[in-house]
Amino acid sequence: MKTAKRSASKDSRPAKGGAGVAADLPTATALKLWVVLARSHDALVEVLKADIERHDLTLAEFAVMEALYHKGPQLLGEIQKRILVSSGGMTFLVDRLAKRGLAERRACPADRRARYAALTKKGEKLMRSIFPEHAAVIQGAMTGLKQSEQRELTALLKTLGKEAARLAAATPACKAALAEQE
Amino acid sequence: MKTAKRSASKDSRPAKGGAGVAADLPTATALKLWVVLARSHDALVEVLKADIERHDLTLAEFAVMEALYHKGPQLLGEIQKRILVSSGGMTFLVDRLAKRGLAERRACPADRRARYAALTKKGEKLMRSIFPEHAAVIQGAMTGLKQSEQRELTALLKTLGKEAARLAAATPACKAALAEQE
DNA sequence: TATGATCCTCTCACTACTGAGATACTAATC
DNA sequence: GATTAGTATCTCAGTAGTGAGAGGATCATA
Repeated sequence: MKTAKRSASKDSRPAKGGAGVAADLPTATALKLWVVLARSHDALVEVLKADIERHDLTLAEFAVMEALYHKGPQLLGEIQKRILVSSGGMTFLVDRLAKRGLAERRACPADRRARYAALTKKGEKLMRSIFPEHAAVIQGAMTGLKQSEQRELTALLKTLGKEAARLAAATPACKAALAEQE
Repeated sequence: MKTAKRSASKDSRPAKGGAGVAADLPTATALKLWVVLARSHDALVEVLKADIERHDLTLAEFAVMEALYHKGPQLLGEIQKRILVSSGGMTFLVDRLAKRGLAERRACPADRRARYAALTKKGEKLMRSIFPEHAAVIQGAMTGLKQSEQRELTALLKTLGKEAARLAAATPACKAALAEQE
């Protein structure tokens, strides 16, 4: 995966006279948080990806299968929102899983535009054997923190994420609109 | 971006008899933490990406420029490790920045295999105008948390990330080796 | 029952990456 | 000086994913 973003100078001292980065405190704190968040996220992704690739699955493919495994058949659009891929990507993912006999499409009787995705027997069997392992890997990757710390971390991240999601939903349209006008 | 990974059932109740996911506590806690971490990370990426794309830069390109901006000229390999891209990606990124006149390669007198990347005047000027804005966006995205909470979060994430990174470094080689043997 | 808005999926051209191997160099050992 | 291993970048074919737009179906309203 390796999404490439982290950075933002650990030591906030500009290198060779690197301009007015002026480490006023609130900004520095936020920047540092972002770096640390990105790094730990990527480290985790690395671990989980390695686990999942042993079964010849992408993280995205696994995410689809997991959604189906835990929630049962779902509309493509629902899964899409849940795992955050583009519409094209969603089609692509289900295609690939279908080709391997792990999932299948089903018609939606109530709305003929829509399609369900569902695990096949084979897909469900695979998940049944993979998932517990995978959960164990996640748990293993978190052993740096005590249970209580994990819960605390979860709470903080949830708050952070909520605000960021609000921003993410709000800005792009605005920015795009403004860019258009000039 | 949209890396697609989150999921792992919010309610740990298996859907239509979804097998023995048995929500024993430690696992459930870890799973939930992973979901929340992934989601908030992606929300932040969304926001930052939108900000950076206004200047026709990829997150990866920006990461390179930021590294150069704050640390001065660096070997390609150093930047690569810092922003976590593949060697091919690194070459590609510097090529693109060079083509736009934002960065340039320089020979390394001490080791003729190696190359430095450095910002051009133009690149440095761009960063000087972009970076403070960008920092403000980051700060803005974090306003859901108080300063003290941000610091707490940073500390927890750092611990988590350290352990995960250790695992990430350890497992892939092992796994690959084992897979080969069978 | 038209009409227009909206919704869901799929198509397709495109892109930012990866990863294996090639190339060029350095370093260590005989 | 050779030889061998190691390291840094580059090349290139391949890939997972994006995003704009098309097609088809549904919904709301007049």
